[in-house]
Amino acid sequence: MKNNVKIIFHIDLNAFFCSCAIIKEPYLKDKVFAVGGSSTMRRGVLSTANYAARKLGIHSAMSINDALSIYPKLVVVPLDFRLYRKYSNHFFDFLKNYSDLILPGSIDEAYIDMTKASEHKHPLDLAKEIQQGLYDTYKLPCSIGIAPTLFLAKMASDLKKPMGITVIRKKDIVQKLFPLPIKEMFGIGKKTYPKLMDMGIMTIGDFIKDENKKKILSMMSESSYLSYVDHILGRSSDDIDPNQYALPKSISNETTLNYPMDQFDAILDIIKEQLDQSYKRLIKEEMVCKTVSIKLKDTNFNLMTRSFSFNDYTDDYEKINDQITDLFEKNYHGEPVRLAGAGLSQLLLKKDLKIDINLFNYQTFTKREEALYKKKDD
DNA sequence: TCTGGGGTCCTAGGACCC
DNA sequence: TCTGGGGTCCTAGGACCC
Repeated sequence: MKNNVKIIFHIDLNAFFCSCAIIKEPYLKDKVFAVGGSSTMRRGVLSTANYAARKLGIHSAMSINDALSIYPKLVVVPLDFRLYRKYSNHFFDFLKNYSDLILPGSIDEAYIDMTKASEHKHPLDLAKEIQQGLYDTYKLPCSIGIAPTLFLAKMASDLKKPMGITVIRKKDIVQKLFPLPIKEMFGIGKKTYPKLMDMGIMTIGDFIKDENKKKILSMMSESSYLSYVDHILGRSSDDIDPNQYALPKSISNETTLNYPMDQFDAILDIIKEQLDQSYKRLIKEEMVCKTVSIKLKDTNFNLMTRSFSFNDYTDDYEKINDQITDLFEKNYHGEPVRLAGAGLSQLLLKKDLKIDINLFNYQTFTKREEALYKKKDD
């Protein structure tokens, strides 16, 4: 039997925003602290908490007020995305010393295909070297998962934090994965996990038991179910495409208002501020868009999105702005709003627009149109 | 204790075309 | 006149992740 098992690392920077905060302000090292909140007041939620705070039950997505009621002396550090971007870039540049096949999972995590590098060095030694290197060079602690697929590597890096290294080979799946609570499974979130628990599916091992298949299929599509099963059994993707997230697929901005607002003009102004930020990014990325959308949340937290697609891709500000206005005018009926946003999607690099001088200007064909024209030529 | 902001991917119905 | 199946795109909403 030929051995074509890949060696995938998942590297997760532990409490990344906290690590960055300490780099900037070393006195935080010995504090119980968290990062988050938004611009004004004590409104908002935590993005992350350091391990001392986590021990007290303080965690990300928790409101600042809640956290302070648990521990009044908690230090809350404001977000600093430029700082995170800077150290995230250091992180990815560092990984490039080991492989070209790197897939960002987010600002603070990466999948990296270490198959080639492992021909010369044991994967465990490589992991230790990367972990120590990131800490010594940038004071960034990380956990590393080593496995034959992306999913298993991701699950593995979660098992030992901070500064852990965990291997999950195929033969380890039953022992290391099956006993885990179902909510630990990547992809199972706060909606699905209680439903599974109600069905008596407590662990990942329960999830793939044949006798539970029918029950699970009553609450999720067969394709979702089958893809989870493949993930668990180590049959999912081991392919790292470094370009997968090289370009954004959508650009959006939104903001939560300081108080609910019901004045048409004031809300529209805010939507346009959000649009302007998204538009700036569109231009910076040298892209064009086909779909524009607005987003409103009412005081009961009900979300509404409305979108419109142009026939052609565009980066014409007036056109985009007019459609955003139109969407708002058609869909706003005077109810108080607590969040407003705008976004652009169906993006394409401007240089990839196909220009057909015979028929249209700046027209990119849909696949169907393309097929049609091909037929005519034949 | 009232709950951020930026994304990705999936689903499902309807329009439309062949 | 009535019937079909396949495919793509649009739109809205939802789950999930960090």
